Amino acid sequence: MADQQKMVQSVTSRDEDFAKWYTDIVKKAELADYSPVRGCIVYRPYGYAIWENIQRILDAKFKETGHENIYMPMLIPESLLQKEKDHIEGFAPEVMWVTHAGNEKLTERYCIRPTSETLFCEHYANIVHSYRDLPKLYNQWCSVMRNEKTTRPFLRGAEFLWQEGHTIHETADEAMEETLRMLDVYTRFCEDYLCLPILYGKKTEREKFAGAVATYAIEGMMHDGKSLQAGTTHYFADNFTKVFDIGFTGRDNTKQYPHETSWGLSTRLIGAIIMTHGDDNGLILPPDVAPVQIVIIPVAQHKEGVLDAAYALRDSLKENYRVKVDASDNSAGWKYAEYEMKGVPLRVEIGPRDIAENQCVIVRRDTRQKYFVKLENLTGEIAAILEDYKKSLYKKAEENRAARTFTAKNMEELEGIFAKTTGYVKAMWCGDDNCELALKDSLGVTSRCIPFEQESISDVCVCCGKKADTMVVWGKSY
RNA sequence: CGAGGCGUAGCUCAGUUUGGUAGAGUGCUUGGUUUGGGACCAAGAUGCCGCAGGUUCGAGUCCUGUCGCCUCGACCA
Repeated sequence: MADQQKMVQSVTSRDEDFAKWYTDIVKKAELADYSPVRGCIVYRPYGYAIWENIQRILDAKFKETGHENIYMPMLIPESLLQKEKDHIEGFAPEVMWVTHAGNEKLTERYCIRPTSETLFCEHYANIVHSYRDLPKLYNQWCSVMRNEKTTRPFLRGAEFLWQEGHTIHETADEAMEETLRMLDVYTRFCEDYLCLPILYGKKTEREKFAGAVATYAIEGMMHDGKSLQAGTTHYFADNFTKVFDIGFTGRDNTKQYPHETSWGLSTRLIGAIIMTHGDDNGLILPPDVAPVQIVIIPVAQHKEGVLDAAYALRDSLKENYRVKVDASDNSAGWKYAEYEMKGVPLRVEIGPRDIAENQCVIVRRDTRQKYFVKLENLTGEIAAILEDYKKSLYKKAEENRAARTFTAKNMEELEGIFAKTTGYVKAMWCGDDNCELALKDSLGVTSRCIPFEQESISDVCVCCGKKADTMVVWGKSY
């Protein structure tokens, strides 16, 4: 027990200081390190491997839905970025500029892409001429740079890795359909693979993307009750195509402007996983993206036959799982703590006693429940435990969200809730930006989204008391 | 960018008040004993005291500047 105390003490408790706990986990689980570049982190192999798994699964989903990968330059000429007024206004304060080539000053400076809408538009103008050229369903995996004031590993960085989908369609309906389809792809991915319960819906004008007609978002609730915007999809209508003069000849032989979408999801998802599932012993990873799904710990490994048995176990599992044997000379207890810190879903222990019984011990990371399993039943047992593990991660996160979700009919109720706790509050909104701003100034809460599934909490705005028929979910966000 | 805090060994930090040989714990290396919840013994290595100026016989310590990190705001995936 004394040892366990020591282990627990090495990480700041989650409920004592959530922000500190978060950075402790990032460092101790070897996900990331700070770099010499302001606001930019080193994605260490263990953290990067999570991203690779996210990429692999999502990329397959994008291809299933008809998208192709493409790659654009990382630099954008200033004149190009400036074409769409709202877009440049939104991004200007946070772009980094390239002003010199060698010793010579450039005649036109380039910005390092904060997002690539303008580059895609320029390209579309070159390749879209007829309705027969539409749609184009493109996706790009890359990094982008934004000069963020305050940075935190994975959650907000000056440079971050993401994917940005950019599509262009013949009609507004098709583009809107695509916007909502990708919102659903994101939601399903987060819920089914990352075990993150998702709140999804439309963003208010205040919260929408610079240059978009409509923005939709997926929001996850973190352990501390704050909301994390984990991905967005945007509907642009013909906002950009008009200013970039991307005209095409329609079926009726008239010039028309196509309709666009974009959608992005970033390494911030890794932050969402950490803050949703982790506990005071470290990270807890969803099996589908865990770099190591099963770690095998040989117990009393110096004894005859133990290591051989461990490697035999690995060989029997490696076709179906990402599995690793730790044969280092650290003590077994040290290894238990280490892989719990790293969030490995299952630990399999095998020692002399197990070998005599033709069994092994499975311990799951989330509940620490132990299973004594005969070797011949191992594959089936592991599949069943992992299935239950995923459900249980999701359920736990959902229970936290349910316990922190409230409704408020008026300002007094709203204030009362946020004075006590952090979470989601469903309340009616009249649609006036001033009311939204007032809540932000007074309570520090923002509209997280306008859910598609609307409820009628009352018939007046929670802020101004005027007639209201839109339900908004309010909360504090990262 | 505003307010606050912190930069000393890989990590956590003491030492700064009152200037005088650079410290502890942990980690690391080697050897041995161990191994079912962060083992034990012994020996060893590790520092531009964030950086740049200044004051001083002498600066981790005092002064000026600067950079970085953390927290809280404002801004955003």
